[in-house]
Amino acid sequence: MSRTRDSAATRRALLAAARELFAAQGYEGTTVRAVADRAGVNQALLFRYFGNKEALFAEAATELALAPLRAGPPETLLERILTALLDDSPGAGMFFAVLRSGGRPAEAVREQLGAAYSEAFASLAGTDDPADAAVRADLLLAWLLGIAQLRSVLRAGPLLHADDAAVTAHVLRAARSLLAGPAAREPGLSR
Amino acid sequence: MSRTRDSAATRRALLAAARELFAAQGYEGTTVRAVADRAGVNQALLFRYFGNKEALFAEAATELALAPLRAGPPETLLERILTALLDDSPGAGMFFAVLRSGGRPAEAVREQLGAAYSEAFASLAGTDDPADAAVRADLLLAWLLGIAQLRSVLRAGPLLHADDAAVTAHVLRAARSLLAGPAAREPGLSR
DNA sequence: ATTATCTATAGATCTATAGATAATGC
DNA sequence: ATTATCTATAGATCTATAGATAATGC
Repeated sequence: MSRTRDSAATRRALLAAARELFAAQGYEGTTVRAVADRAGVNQALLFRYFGNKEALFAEAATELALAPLRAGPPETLLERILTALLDDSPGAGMFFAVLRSGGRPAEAVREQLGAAYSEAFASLAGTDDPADAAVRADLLLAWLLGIAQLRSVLRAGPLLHADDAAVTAHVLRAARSLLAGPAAREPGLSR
Repeated sequence: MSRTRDSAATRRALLAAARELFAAQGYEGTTVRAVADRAGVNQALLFRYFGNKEALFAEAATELALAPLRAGPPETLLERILTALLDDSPGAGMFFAVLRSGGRPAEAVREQLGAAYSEAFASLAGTDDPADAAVRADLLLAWLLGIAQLRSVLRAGPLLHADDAAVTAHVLRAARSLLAGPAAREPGLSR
């Protein structure tokens, strides 16, 4: 009972399955066998076409995870990514799957994506100090990561059932405060 | 070459090692063998004294992860936990290790901790609507989780090298905006 | 005699590879 | 003849257990 012979289609099917599973369950939460099964493909073919799990992850993740960033200007990035995230869109899911995949495997991909998003957010910060802008950008990134994580891990609680628009409004308001506020160089100044 | 016979001490050593490793690397990132090795104890004893990995996790995690919550009133919780988190203190680390441990294993522990922290944060929200307060509390929890995650996963970037006081100030300012803001019932109101 | 500790290993995953089988192209 | 697909399995982990060994208490 052999599958129809079409290496290009097989490769595509593997990539599509990999995107879904990696985005939903992260790198270590996804087994190569699960990817192959979902693609309806023999597991050995995954290695034939991609070499190993890590290379498959890199190829499946990179463009998908950059999609939200490229879909518009930095000014609307936060709103777009929040919407995507609350809709469980694969692009947002994949980005955060990359960010939360610990250890070596996704190192290069993670670095590239993190830098791209950090830069976009940093450009929105109302500060002259590039280091301060970078901190604020990463705090924003952390927030989005945490929201994605809480939703996908807890799979319950207010964040899943709340009105998306209300959640978005809360985050946007607080994010404006984060990005636009004073530099807060001196400790104690903020309280 | 047998260890000195002291079951209570052995148990304590295992618990201490488990706290360190689980807090730093999460549930699935920690192997029972690593815990036993760090405790200087034969790996089989871990099962003798705790039954299985999950029970060890529950016992090691619960009280430690609740420590930051109990160290003071809700009003100062955010500041305390931020400080602990930026100092890589085991209490904060363990709490977020619990939150990010996916799947069944930590389910009960996770539920208990999440509820306790959510409640504490919700009490700070400036809204009459309990559901809205719960959403804001979980958004705050998500933020802290994301910061912990970015720091422990990326192990580089602004969040690791930035001045802790500046980071704390940024988060506290934005968190005030998040907690104190209007309910934002109508979508579109915020922009 | 009791029981803490240790040895050895079962059994479940998981990634990855070698080599057999079978479908297409010339 | 080429090459896509499949079978079978190696080898590395990991959790967990059964049963042997050895240290203490009576």
